[in-house]
Amino acid sequence: MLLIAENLELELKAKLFRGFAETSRLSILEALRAQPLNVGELVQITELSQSNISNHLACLRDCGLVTNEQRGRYTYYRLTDDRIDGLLRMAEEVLSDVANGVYQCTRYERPTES
Amino acid sequence: MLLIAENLELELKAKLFRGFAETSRLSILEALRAQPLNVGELVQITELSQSNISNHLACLRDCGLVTNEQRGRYTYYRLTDDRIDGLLRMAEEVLSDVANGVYQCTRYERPTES
DNA sequence: CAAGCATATCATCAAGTAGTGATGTGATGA
DNA sequence: TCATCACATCACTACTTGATGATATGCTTG
Repeated sequence: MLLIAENLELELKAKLFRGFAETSRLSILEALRAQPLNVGELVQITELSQSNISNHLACLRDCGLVTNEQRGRYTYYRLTDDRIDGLLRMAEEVLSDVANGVYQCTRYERPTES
Repeated sequence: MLLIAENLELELKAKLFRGFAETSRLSILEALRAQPLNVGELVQITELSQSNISNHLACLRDCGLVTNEQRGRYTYYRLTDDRIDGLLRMAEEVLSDVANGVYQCTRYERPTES
């Protein structure tokens, strides 16, 4: 049985996508597409709190989507791989076709709207 | 200000990725990569409950990742776009490089392990 | 039209997780 | 070495959401 290996691969893939699947993390990744940035710069650009960013960065770092490099007191982050940019780009392509459908997906969006 | 439009785009993209970001939905999508399937077949393949699958399919359908077609009493589902397969394929590529990092990301995985 | 099958919907519960504020840590420079 | 800056970590809260079981809907065949 390959079930264990298959489940592992499935979980890895889901985990990879989970890195992109939330607006805060996604805005961090989008900011890093252009250039490496330190945490303070990310705070400015994304307008998220420092601890919030730091928490997300820890996850993204652990998941291998970003890597960090110390420069003095600053920690610079960048995307680990060009293909991460490629995934974002391809998502945009799909969105340009499917946007209407995604836009109308309110299932997990406005649960208590009357 | 383009903030509203940017936020909308960001949310759309996050929502798109959210479709892939969970093992149950991902296993549904993986099953559909090969061929269109009805719900019963998906239940057999994924070993998830019928209502669980149906809930996820509703989300995937609303989000435009899958489309459905009635054939008699059966409802067949398929991926809406070849690029969805492309996204999955590219994710596999990234994983082949980043797998170690993703594998070690235990942040949201085993919170109460001693 | 009645019975049965395939699927959808809904309420509910439990687990996961994003955000916050407080605090810890390590580097820098006066 | 002490104050400060940049960032990380942690505990906690509130909200989100995946899974389940029960029920509803809709098609098909006898």
